Amino acid sequence: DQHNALDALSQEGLSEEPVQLERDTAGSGGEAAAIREGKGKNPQRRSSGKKKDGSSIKNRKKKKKGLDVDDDDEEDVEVWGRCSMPGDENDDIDDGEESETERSGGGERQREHPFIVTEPGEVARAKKNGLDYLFHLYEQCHEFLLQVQAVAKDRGDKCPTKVTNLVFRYAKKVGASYINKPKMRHYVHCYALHVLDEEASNALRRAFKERGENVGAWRLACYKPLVAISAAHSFDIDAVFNAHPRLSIWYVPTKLRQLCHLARSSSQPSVAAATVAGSSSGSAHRSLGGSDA
Amino acid sequence: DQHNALDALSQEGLSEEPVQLERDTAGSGGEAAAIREGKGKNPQRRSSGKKKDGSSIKNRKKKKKGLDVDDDDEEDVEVWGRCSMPGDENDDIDDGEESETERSGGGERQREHPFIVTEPGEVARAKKNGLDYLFHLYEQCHEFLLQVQAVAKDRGDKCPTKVTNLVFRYAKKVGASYINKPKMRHYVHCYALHVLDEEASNALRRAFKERGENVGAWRLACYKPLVAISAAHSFDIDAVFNAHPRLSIWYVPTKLRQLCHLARSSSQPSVAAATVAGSSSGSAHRSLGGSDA
DNA sequence: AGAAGGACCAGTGGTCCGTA
DNA sequence: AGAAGGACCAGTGGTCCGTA
Repeated sequence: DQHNALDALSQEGLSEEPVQLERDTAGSGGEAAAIREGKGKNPQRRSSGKKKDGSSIKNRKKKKKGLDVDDDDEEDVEVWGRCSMPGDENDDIDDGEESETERSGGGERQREHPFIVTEPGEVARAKKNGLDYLFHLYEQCHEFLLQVQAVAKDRGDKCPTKVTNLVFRYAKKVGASYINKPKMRHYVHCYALHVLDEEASNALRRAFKERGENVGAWRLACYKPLVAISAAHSFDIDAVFNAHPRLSIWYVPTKLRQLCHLARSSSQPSVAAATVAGSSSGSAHRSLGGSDA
Repeated sequence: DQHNALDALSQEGLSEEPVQLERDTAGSGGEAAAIREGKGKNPQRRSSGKKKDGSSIKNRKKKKKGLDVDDDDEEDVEVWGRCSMPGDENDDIDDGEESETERSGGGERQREHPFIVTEPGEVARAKKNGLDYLFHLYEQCHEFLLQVQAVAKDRGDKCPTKVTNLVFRYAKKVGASYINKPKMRHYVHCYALHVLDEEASNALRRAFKERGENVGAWRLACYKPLVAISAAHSFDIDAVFNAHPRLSIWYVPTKLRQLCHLARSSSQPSVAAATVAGSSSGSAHRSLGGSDA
């Protein structure tokens, strides 16, 4: 029905058209519009429909609020890379069998193109996304957080300091459907390295690209230099994140924290020994494997 | 079976005996003991048993951790008030019909004595608790938080900055069964006033005691001076809380935040008008009533 | 009636695993 | 095979309301 151009915008170098959602209700309501919840979009959110047993036993009165901005603001996204990227030819990017019209037409359940390891400044081709684009997503989330914070402050609501579910929901609402929580959490530490030591990050990217490694391998390799950086702050990775304004809005990934902790106890055998003897810790030896390895 | 002296300790001026829980396992496990979860205590936590439909469909692997300290440390609680309180007679406090032995004997489901409005330094009698005791509970929570934080840091876990569920659980575990979340949240703003302007807080207590007001009335009266204090920080009550080390560990109560927000929009009619015209807020006019009034 | 707190609920952080 | 993300789950913040 409505031109669901949403998914098409996830394309690198294809977001020419400004995002416009739910234009219809803009300017209609004022206070009411700002507070109203669903607006009819996403009617079946939280549709698990299996855990809860039908009726909600007690109908407590709960005022729900929701953020729900009217996004008249064209979401000044101004295609990423357009400023910093070389090679700006916009057409022959889509060289596969799936044509542009084909994509925006059907309901084929699009996903983002997978990432590949690119050098700084390099544009990914052939249905791939590059790492500059990945990092740009983090900057976008930061902007979304700022907007969410502004609304919260204005309304006197509790103001998030981190990129929370609320921010991801907001991103969806303003049309950034290509941003989602699992993805952003997955690569946070890669972004952290990029922010904390861009030189090292760039070198790692070049090395892994040259070796033909895949994204997963590069991602894993990002842990080590971060642990090294944390060493200068006695392995307190939270302190490292919090000290940097662009990082402080991101939760420290569990595995990174564990690695730093492990490195700390390994680097201080006396402390580790005393700790075990005193039975106050030892948790550094928990498995760090799991599906993330 | 075991002397469940837990509840008895909630008595003001009765906590002579040091808290000792689960002594048996102390010193046995070291690392294992520090990580182990339930230790058999509180077997049926989260016993709602109505919402979830029996089997948990997918048996995902989830490593649960838990804090679970071995509390050999006698929980240096050193009865509150014993230092600052006048009138230290310990015996005729219990002048009701329920005797000391009667209380610790049966399974009568004890609760804390209700609070009454007391002057600073005044000891409550006749099965009542005073406000100095109330405020002392907040200090205790702070100590518990410090301990939880120490353990978390030592284990490399995520470290809470606020009094969270984890802290309340810890309090229970080390025997402070008289601390619970609803109570602490209920009176946070009263404690805030005590911390931010002890003079004003004391004056309010004296006034309300003299007038014979009940605790609920006093509690409600605590909001107003706090809003006034927030005014000096442009009604940013979060900033006020965060600026004070003893307050920053407490979540700002919803109603207090709403009242400050309301006061802000009332104090700046031009801003409020512009805001309504521009349809970006107006939420200040939400109901502040509810069951808290 | 006034008050303490067990227990509930909506929405969170975290990430698994069915999907493509 | 490698990767993106819908959807799930355990435990959170918040506080209602059955209890005493």
